[in-house]
Amino acid sequence: MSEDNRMILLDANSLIYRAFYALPLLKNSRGQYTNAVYGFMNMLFNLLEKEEPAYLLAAFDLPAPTFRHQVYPDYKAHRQKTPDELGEQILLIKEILAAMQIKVIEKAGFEADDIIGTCCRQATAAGIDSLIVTGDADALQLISEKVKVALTKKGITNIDIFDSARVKEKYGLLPEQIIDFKALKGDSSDNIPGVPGIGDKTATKLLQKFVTLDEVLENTAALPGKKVPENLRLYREQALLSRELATICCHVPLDLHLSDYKRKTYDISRLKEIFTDLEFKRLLGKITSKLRTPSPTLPKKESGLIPLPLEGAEICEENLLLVAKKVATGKEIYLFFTSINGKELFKRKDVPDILALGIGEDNYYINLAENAATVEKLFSILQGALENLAIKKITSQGKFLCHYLLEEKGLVLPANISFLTFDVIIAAYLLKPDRKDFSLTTLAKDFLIISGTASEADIPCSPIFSLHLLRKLYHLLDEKISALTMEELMFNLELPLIPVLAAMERQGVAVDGKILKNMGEKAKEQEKLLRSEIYTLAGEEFNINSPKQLRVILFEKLKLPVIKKTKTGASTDASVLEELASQHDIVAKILQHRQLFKLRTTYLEGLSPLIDPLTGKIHTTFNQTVTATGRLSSTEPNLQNIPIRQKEGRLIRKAFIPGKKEWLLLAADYSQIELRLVAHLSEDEGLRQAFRAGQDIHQHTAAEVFHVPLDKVTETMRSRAKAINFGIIYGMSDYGLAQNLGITRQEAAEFIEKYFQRYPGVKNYLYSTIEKAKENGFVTTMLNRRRYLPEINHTNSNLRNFAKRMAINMPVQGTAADLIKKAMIQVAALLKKENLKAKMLLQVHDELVFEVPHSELDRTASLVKDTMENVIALKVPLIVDMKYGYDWLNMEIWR
DNA sequence: GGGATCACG
DNA sequence: ACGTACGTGATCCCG
Repeated sequence: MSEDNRMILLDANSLIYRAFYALPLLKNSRGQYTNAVYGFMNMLFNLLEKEEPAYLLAAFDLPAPTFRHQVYPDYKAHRQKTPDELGEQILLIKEILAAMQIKVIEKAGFEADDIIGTCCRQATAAGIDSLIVTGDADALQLISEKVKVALTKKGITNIDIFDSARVKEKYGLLPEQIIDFKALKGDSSDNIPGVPGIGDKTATKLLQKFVTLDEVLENTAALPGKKVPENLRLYREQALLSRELATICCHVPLDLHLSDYKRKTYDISRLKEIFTDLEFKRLLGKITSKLRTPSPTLPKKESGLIPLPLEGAEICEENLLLVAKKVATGKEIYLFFTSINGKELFKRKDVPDILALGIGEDNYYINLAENAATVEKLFSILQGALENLAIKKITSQGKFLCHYLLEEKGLVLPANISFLTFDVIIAAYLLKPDRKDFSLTTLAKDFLIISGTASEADIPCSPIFSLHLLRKLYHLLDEKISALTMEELMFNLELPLIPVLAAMERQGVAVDGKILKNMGEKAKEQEKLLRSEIYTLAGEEFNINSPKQLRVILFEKLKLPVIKKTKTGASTDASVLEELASQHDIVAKILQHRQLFKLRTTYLEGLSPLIDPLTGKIHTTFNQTVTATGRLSSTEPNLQNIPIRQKEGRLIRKAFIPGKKEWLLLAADYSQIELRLVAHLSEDEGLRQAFRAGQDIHQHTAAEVFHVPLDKVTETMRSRAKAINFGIIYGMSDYGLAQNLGITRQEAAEFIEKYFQRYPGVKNYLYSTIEKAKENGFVTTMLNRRRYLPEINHTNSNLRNFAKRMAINMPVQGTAADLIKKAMIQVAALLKKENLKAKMLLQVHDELVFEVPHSELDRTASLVKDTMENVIALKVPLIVDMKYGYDWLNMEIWR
């Protein structure tokens, strides 16, 4: 067989069913079932590697009735409905086939078999050899000189290739006798009746003797025995009908030509995307290594080509004057720091090795560790450029730039205005807030085409090349930001926030290490005591912090009931232990031990090494490009999760103090900002009026949902209403609410129903938010921040529901994030303008923490409160609660 | 390096 | 019939 003369025809449904039942019900980490997809793809890739066909097609069944149902309504009557776990995988396989550009054929009224028969006939007529791949032996009837059939053996990857000889060997019949064979013996899986009393053996014997069914029926008189000839006469019509049903139709009206089945190149990037999502590591390897065909997606990328090699000069005494002149007269400069070891520079104390400086189209770089004199002169040149707002400053990692210029170089930055024109990392984040990696090379791979590089992997990383990337990315991303009308968000929110965050990080928050140390030692002693009590109760020693070992003790040794399961076994989390506490004394002690251990390791001991020994302060890093919703995050350490909810943990806040004696901490937090935003966004009358009237919102909700007057709301009712209110923001389900409240699902469903009855505007809003998300593929905040939700229309209901909840939550959480960021920028500017000494230290999502001199408390507090409350005009009032104190634990309400 | 757990909003 | 509240980060365990 010549290579150009082979066609492979896949009986897709049959193969997928085989794969599904042959493999355990695998899932990826997101809960998408993958076993059938995996089995099918594995088989397919093996086959393609071995056979290398020039033509390829996949035939599918449709659920609709076929012509066979018309002649015999009971055809395939016993078939069960496709299980959902399989149905969703069939859709996925179709997506993959589309990415592989493999022709998929389905036709109402016909089965995959018929399509295959028809295409085989076409191929044979054109002199092309066909190989049918299927799990169904019916196809054997199609075998000819030009047609072979690959039948899957147990499992799916092993196949048995049948030609005439092999059929003879296995069945003792010719391929064309297979139809009559089935007509006689019947087929229970297709509900083809056949002739009663005739099975494999008799059917074979009869056909060997008489060759065809017609001849068998003609010659019943000549047959020995009683039952067989009698049944053949009695069920003659049934046998003929069975033959009709078993015959594959080779004349399906398809209007397709051979060229339609010709193999094409794969859409590699799409395939990668799908396989990555499904976590098919081996297959991913296959498509990226062996099957690297020219990717059709590459040319789709935007922006121009980047020429290689690139030119650039090292800055030295000789060209310094020239550089100074260019900077002074330039329209835009590009600033990019790199480190020799290739590490990302984003923390305040990171150390850069090289500064790459682009002036217009010219490239320069300087090694910061060599030639200190030149470096110093260069930075004084840059000082001038920074102050000159007519010169655009384009960078990546603008916050690091702020830190470095201010702390290491002592430059003076224009106060509280965005002296930065553009930060490509921030822009890329706004365009794709889900992405995790914002390195320049990664952005380049995603957004740019680079000519002269063999593959995406070989993007060089020299400072000069980085400058080129920065330049290209700036122009491209700037356009994209405008195209999505995110200019306001980019230029008036995220960019001006950069120096504000830098200042907060630099300021740091003072922490009393002695307090932490004392508490840590006490915690250790208590743990020791608890530990020995736990060992006694358990009757042995084990690692209490190992969920695995704890499981053995609780559920095997002590035979406590399993309440909840995780991926790896029985869960031992706090909710489970609380439920088990009444059954064994050990449980409460484990809970207590956990709590102490957590507090000690994460906070009491975890924070200490991060206190600067010289200043007694902790300097966190606020990450501006981490969350999918627009919030900040805080790392090394995370100062946004310092304990407060429980009294034991809360005491840690005693250690957080003002940086100067006689100063105070001032905390300002938005009251119920997310629910107020729900009220505003939904325009629900009831919710709006409750906020306008200044009511306790949970109490109000309780009165509505439980249908009692405000003054008859009990504590239980209020706390339940609170959970419902939270649930609204999270896109709750009845199950989730039930879990949270420890009530039945039915009760939870009733509460939700009641809630929506009382707040119909909210119900409407939630619904239309999801509808918009489905239509657009993304949701937005009030300041037009976006989050894409590609899975909002996914076939997997699990993924789809996740996306729905994200769709509900993001506009609320994200708008709150937008607003507090806006307030931070304004507050920082006003403190400066009013010459107040107060410093902003922390942001905890809906709260800002300042340190302030005693004497300026009132002025500062009223400025902060006023600014925060008026950051935007909503249809409900925004309220900020103010507290102050000598530490972060004991705070008094301001006014 | 991923899972379990738990700290926060 | 399924699995389930949104968004984070740090720590420990374990393969």
